[in-house]
Amino acid sequence: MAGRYISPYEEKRLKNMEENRRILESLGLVGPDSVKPKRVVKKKAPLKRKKTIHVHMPAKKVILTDGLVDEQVDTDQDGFTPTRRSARLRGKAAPSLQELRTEVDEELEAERDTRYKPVPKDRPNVFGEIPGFPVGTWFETRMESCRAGVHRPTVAGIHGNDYEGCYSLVLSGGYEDDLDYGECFTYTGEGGRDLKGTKANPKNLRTAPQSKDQTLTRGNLALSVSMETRRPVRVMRGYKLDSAFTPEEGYRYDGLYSVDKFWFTAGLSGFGVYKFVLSRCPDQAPPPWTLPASGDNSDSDTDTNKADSDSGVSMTTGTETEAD
DNA sequence: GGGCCCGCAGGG
DNA sequence: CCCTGCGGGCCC
Repeated sequence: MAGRYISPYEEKRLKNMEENRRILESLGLVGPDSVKPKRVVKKKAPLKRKKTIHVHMPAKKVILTDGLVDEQVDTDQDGFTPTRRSARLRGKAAPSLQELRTEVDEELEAERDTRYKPVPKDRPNVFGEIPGFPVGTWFETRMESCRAGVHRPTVAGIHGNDYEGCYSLVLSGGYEDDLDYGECFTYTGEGGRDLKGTKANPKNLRTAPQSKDQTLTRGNLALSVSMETRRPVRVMRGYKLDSAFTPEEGYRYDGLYSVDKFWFTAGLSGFGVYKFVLSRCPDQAPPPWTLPASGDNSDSDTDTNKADSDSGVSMTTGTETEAD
């Protein structure tokens, strides 16, 4: 096999991953022979999360409107013409868009009301699991997990402070040399970015390329405090993460982890970053994922392991598996 | 699909 | 008030 070209970036990425791997091994979190689980969920573009509800609803929702046959078939904005394809309903017109929209809105609202309480003005920050949102709970957006209190910041990946530590964090990709073994992972700190632009070209960004070293402040400091206190950190994984444990869509609460170690090193940008190792706390509900059967050396693309979001634990608000 | 830039929650 | 951030919607 001819050695194919490896870009300097890729070379550094592999080197950093090797460093991360060595540290996980030194902590006894992975063995020298353990294989990094490969991503099974295919990478796909995030769904357009429109406010308006698409006519092409999951089967469960459509059944609710059975009998409501409307001759005036609407066409939604994308030009999709609703037709009913199941044997039972073949040939019948779909209910009107307005009817579907109303029913679905009401159902979603009713479901939300049982799960989400009104958010008080000054709710306290808490460690550990949030009642009503067990391991495996799925959120469509960061805003929903904020309302639930599972991970409160709407953009930032780390929630914490310098006196209590870190309450929660989100793995969302964006740092391509991090490793995710499910039971443990490495996580890059925050900061080192220029979000305001220059004086000549001012900006108002929420994210930007790294342009300076990270510092041990804010979220990074919070995580270092958590390493001392050993308090549990709530962990969510987001759809943008590139690992074997990535949810297909949205965000999934994956349980409590503890911070085992951190260090300062050169990130992929060339600027300094803080790296953290977290590992799953024992004595909690089992993780919401299933690993591929052992013996598979993670090269086959055969889907031995269907998507993790099919594993029943998730409390979906909209996305049921489609039966037809 | 990529670039731009907004509201938002949280903390100082 | 200020500043920050592993979102996200919109426009091209």
